[in-house]
Amino acid sequence: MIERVRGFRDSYPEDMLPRQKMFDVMRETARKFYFSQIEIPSLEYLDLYRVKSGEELLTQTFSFTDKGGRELTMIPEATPSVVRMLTSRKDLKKPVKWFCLPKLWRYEEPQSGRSREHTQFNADIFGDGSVYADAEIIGLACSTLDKLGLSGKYKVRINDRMLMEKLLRDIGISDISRGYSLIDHYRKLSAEEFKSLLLELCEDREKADFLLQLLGKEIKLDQLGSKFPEKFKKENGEIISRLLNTGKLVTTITDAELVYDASVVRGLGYYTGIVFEGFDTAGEFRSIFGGGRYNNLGQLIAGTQVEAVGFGMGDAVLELLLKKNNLWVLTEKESSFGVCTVGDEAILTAYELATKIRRLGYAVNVDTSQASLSNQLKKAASNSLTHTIIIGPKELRDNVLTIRDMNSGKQFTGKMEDLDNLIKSMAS
RNA sequence: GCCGGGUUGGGGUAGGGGUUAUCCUUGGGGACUGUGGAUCCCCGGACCCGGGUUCAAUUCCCGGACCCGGCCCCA
Repeated sequence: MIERVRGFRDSYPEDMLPRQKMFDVMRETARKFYFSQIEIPSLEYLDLYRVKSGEELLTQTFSFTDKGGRELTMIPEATPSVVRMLTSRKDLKKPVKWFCLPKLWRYEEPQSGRSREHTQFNADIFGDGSVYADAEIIGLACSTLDKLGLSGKYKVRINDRMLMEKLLRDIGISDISRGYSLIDHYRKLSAEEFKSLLLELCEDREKADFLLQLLGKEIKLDQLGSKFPEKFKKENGEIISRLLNTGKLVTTITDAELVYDASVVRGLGYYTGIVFEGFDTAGEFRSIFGGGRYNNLGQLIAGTQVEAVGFGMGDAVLELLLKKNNLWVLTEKESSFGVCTVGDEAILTAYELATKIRRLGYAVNVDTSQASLSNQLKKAASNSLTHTIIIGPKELRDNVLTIRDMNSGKQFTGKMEDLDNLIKSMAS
């Protein structure tokens, strides 16, 4: 017996049904925001990720050298591929609104909400540097969760990289990326540890107190202005008011709670403006989605400057959250037909009937087992078919068919010619 | 890569250095070859892998694989 590869999942029908439903909601919602779907390759040159990441990342990918000596990697994230696709087409009318649902791979130890293969809902707006694009991206992420039934079960924390950079410089931190890295660990370190690490890094210890007070607090956006010292506020009024505007715009799209949180900086990425993360309200899981503005990744990858904002939403955490809220069993009852046959002669007619009903848009299963009718009905019931059709010598003789509603047990016999009407009235 | 806890039929479990490895469920069949998911009966199906200790290992020891969770990292 050969086992499944570590960290990978098998998905059986009972999981696929709700999973596909979830992806359907993502696709539908994206289209309602007038995003177009694209598909990205599953393999890219490793160099695509070298551009913006250190060697650290390379140890966390499924990478290999192909027969021609090329260093390839199974994509660990969507954004570089999407940017590559965008920048290699010069004829696209901006803004470009794209989404995709790629599988992604990471070579890491599997743990809760994270396996080595997962699917991510990824959406981006290119060529629009405005606050409207920021808001629309957050709005799309939230609308998707709302549509899945998660309204009120999650919230969004936002921050702005430029604001944080100013804040860090203001307290005398010159190594900004180290500053981000430390802030990113805020929730993992104890208050004392964090404080001493921060003080190591910064020069102005008095002002550092201010940052410490700001961190880890969820601040309602309309109170954001009052949290900053007057001088700082004046110098960075534009960034602050942009954040406020984003929040205001997002409320026209979703009721989701949106708060400012200085500890959200999104790792060591390529973000240049707003950054955001969606969390379950109970704080039980990893982030549901995350994203932000990244206006210089185009420059890094293709030498073309392009304004960009986007998010990624993994299926793993979302699945945990949906399951916790009993939203994972999304077995929608569409009408489905099982054709039971009695006698060999009935099978040909059964196939003809099945084809006709399929053309009407329903799923049909033909039972050719020639088991006893009672067993066929039993099987149909346990396969959750909503209706059965019985075809046997009697029906063939009289040119009729018998349709049975498996929920109510009601049964009708009608002429073969009236099939369409019979089906329609039964399925309704 | 590191740390902790696990692993007995498809799923959930009981047990245990030696005999036919327990029970529930799922699956297959029958009672019932033209009318249902009930009931009863029958059948199939497991000790993760390798090494060690031992007369004997599924059981004890060591290693590995995989699973769950955590760290690192977070795209």
